[in-house]
Amino acid sequence: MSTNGSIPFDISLVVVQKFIMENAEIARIFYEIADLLEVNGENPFRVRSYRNAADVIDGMPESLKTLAQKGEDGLKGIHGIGDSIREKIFELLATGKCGLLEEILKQMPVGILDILRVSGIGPKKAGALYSALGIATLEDLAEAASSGKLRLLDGFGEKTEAKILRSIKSLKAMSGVFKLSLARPYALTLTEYLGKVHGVTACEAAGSVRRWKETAGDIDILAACDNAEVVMERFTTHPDVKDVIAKGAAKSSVMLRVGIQADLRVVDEKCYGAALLYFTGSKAHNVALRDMAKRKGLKINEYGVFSVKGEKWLAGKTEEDVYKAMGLAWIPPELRENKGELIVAQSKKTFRLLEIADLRGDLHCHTSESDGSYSIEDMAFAAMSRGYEYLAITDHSKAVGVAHGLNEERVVAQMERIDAVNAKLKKRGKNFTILKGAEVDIRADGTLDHPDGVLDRLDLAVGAVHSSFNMDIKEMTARIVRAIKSGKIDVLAHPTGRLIGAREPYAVDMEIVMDAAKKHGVALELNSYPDRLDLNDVHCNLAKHKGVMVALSTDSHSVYNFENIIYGVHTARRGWLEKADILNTMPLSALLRHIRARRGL
DNA sequence: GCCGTTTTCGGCCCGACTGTTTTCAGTCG
Repeated sequence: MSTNGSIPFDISLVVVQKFIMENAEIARIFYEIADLLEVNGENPFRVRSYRNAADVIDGMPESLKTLAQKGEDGLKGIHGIGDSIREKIFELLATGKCGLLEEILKQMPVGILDILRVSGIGPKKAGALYSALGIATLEDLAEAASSGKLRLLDGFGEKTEAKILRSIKSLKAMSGVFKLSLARPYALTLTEYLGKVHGVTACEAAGSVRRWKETAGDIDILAACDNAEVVMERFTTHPDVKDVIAKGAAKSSVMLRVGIQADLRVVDEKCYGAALLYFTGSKAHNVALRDMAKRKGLKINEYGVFSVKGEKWLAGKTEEDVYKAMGLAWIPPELRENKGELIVAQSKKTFRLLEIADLRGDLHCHTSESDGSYSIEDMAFAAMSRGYEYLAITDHSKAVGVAHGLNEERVVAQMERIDAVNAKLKKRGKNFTILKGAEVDIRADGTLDHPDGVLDRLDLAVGAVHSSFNMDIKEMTARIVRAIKSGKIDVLAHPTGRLIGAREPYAVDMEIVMDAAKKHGVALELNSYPDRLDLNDVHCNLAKHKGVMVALSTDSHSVYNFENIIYGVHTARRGWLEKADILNTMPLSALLRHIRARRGL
């Protein structure tokens, strides 16, 4: 059964599994195994299998631990996970360890993984560095590069040394991953600039920015032009460019001053669609698409779709053409992750995901009464100018002291002010309603920070965790479930508490939370603040599968924050959410009916 | 190591650029 030095694992141990591992952790271990095997010169297809399994696990809405509870069959039938990797998942769940990884690490230091992050160093070079010079950490590598030892090795020269030193420096300065809200504006600036270059007929951002992934490693730009040289020249001399990494006739890469890499591809107008599809990715989507093409006797690359016999060009001018030639509906970029979109596209005419125009209001915002910057009226007019029908004012409760949280008296006073403003709006003939809400703190014991009497008088109660983030998963899950079971909250805000790149999500079992939310009719928020995006795309998809409504909100603290809804909308689309899955696509009357019914009124 | 409309063996996506070579391996997306 077990090969290549992995410790034989007794599947009967599954019975006593401790369930200590989340999907992300298991995926990370398989990524590490793939990288290390590759450095070790293993069979590339074996390497790919581990990496592919990690991709699959990373994007799964169900947790492996839950599936494993169903016994040995619980993990069967997951595409990309066969007998060997399934066995290792059970082992990880039961023991928290992976014998194979431990075996590999006996022969190879863990620092190799850092070395692989250096630009220009792949598995082959990392392996050569380790076996020839014993280089095992970033520090070793920096030392060897600056002292000129690297150029003694075959395949390494002066330029490589300099490049390695530059890359180590920028790796240390940056985590290497940028929030979408940082990458996207740069992508838009560059595409607008290049779009104006004479002869450019189309130019747009591709890659993870176009797929609206929450973080981007770099910016990919595609342009159609018959004079690539001019476009490349303009690109590499843009004032935001710090370094030119590569410059060719079809492809160039630059490092921007802000520290993010941008790549430009220039193609002929005739194959713009094929190239756009190709460079939008994801990689997993492309691989699956090519595989599908092959089975149909076609070949697909960035230049178009070709018949294998005779290499006849069939399509490529637009993405629609390419998908059509494959017998598929056009797939929205947000779905291109090889998570079933290709199968659905075979039987669909069009995908109907959530659109920003479907939204009727916002259900989470703050005023200057707590930690916001504007008045009730200011926030209401900002929401109105977006075409909304309603806005819930949800200031913090007293437990959130740093945010000047409101006590019972202040909430009651605020409700009276909202009534007065609503009356004024009605008098002026505005078809707009401010909902009386609160973001009530869920205390460490799961009780709520406003008395029931206050919560019952609100139009909308949003519950949220703001403290004691370090509880273990059992305590935190019980805390949140208790708040849901109280029957006093209508929405659970930012359900995992994460801040992208700054704070890990707290330990919480989202499946248990969602089951409770479903039972008690509580919606889970997708907080659109670009640092949060919480629920994330995978959790949105889980909510859809479990039939839990999602409240799409901005958590605006200023009149300008309502713009952030765009990040939430596209995250929801990445989770396959449609209009009917979102609470605030309901018109006001339906929303109020829904909340009353939930409260049993 | 995984998978199957080529189904239990044999294949697994593909092209551009760089730095090192002197025709190409390695890296990257």
